[in-house]
Amino acid sequence: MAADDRRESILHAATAVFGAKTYAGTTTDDVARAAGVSQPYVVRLFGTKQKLFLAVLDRALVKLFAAFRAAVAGEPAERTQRMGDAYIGLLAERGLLQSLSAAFLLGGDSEIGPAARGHFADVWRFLRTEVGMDAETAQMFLAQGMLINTLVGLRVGAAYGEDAAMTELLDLCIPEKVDEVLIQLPTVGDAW
Amino acid sequence: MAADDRRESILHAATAVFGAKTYAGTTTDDVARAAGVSQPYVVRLFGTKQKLFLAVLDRALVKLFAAFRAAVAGEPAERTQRMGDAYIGLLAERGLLQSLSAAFLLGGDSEIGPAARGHFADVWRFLRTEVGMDAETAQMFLAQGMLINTLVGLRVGAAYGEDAAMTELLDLCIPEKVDEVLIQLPTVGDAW
DNA sequence: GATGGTTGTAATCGAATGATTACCTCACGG
DNA sequence: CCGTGAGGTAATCATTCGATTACAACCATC
Repeated sequence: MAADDRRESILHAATAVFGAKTYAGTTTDDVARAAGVSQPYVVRLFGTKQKLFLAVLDRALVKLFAAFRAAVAGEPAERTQRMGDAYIGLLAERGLLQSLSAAFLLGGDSEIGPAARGHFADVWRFLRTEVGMDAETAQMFLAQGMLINTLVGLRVGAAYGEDAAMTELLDLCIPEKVDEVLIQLPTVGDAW
Repeated sequence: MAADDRRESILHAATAVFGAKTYAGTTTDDVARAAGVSQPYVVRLFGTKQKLFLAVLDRALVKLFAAFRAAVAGEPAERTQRMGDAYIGLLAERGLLQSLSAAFLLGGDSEIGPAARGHFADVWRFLRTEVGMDAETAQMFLAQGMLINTLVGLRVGAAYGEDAAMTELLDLCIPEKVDEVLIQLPTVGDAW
């Protein structure tokens, strides 16, 4: 396989694993196995585990902005609605939003912290300037996103239909689309 | 020192460290050093690192509910406002909200996951039944909380006044109280 | 002043982990 | 055919980490 394709396939696998087990909880061997290559090769392609994680974050943000830009295009009506749907759509790539959540806890890290803050600030500026949201709308939009991330991280899907409280909350957060989304949510039994 | 006091002091230290470095990123030796005891003693008092973390979560939820119940007491007007202030007040204990955030990413863990889901569901039920919030208010309240957790995890305080986007966002999330809160926020340079 | 429980530590162990080294294999151009 | 570079792995290394063991100091109280 060409190195570029291999890189992408490792990044895809790494996204799923980092998202499921957090940064510190993931081993380079976990990623290698998920990608179907040997552990030394992962290290050789990315240098260090930290650089691999930073590459995962960069790739996640590229995909996030692509999804948002597609949602913003077109008529201004219902823009925020479409943006929310786009965010939900990102759940289709296993671990993508979770890897971001994991990074958002690592602000104190000297390498990952600045990258994570920069990415988050980029999102805010995008909402305020490119999308043109007012500050309060943008804040609520982000807040809803962080709540969704929390529910996914908690594997609340496992409680949907079992626990009345969590069912009610998930119905509110993923309006109209719970059924489709539930299928995509990571489950408790996930090996990674 | 009596064992109970020692337990509490270790839990306090562990809260700060788990909050700063996540669950997997924290070592029992980190906690021991922060608490001023030896590493084996931490393990002996709590059994395993996992049980220590679960104890940190239990203690965090006791404090969370205590703060919320105090805010709910009294006249119904401005209740949600007082609850928000109470949440902000929890930032005074270093790592408390972050430790919860760290747990919320570990839903896939066979031990921590159910505990985290249970705690989160407890909060939701509390908001809906004891506080009497309607579903949408409770959802927005939680979402704001998750956004605040994110900002704290990112160490956004480091960017306050430096980055216009982050300054604007922090002003919105911590209305009227940024100055007092900034002092309490963990900084990038924190050893843990 | 022995006895025994409580509070603690030093030393150490086995497993796991990130990284390095040395090597293998195969396609392809000269 | 023969290099030679790209794609990839097995073996291994030094550290780190959670946990265990064995032991020490203190302090009641009979």
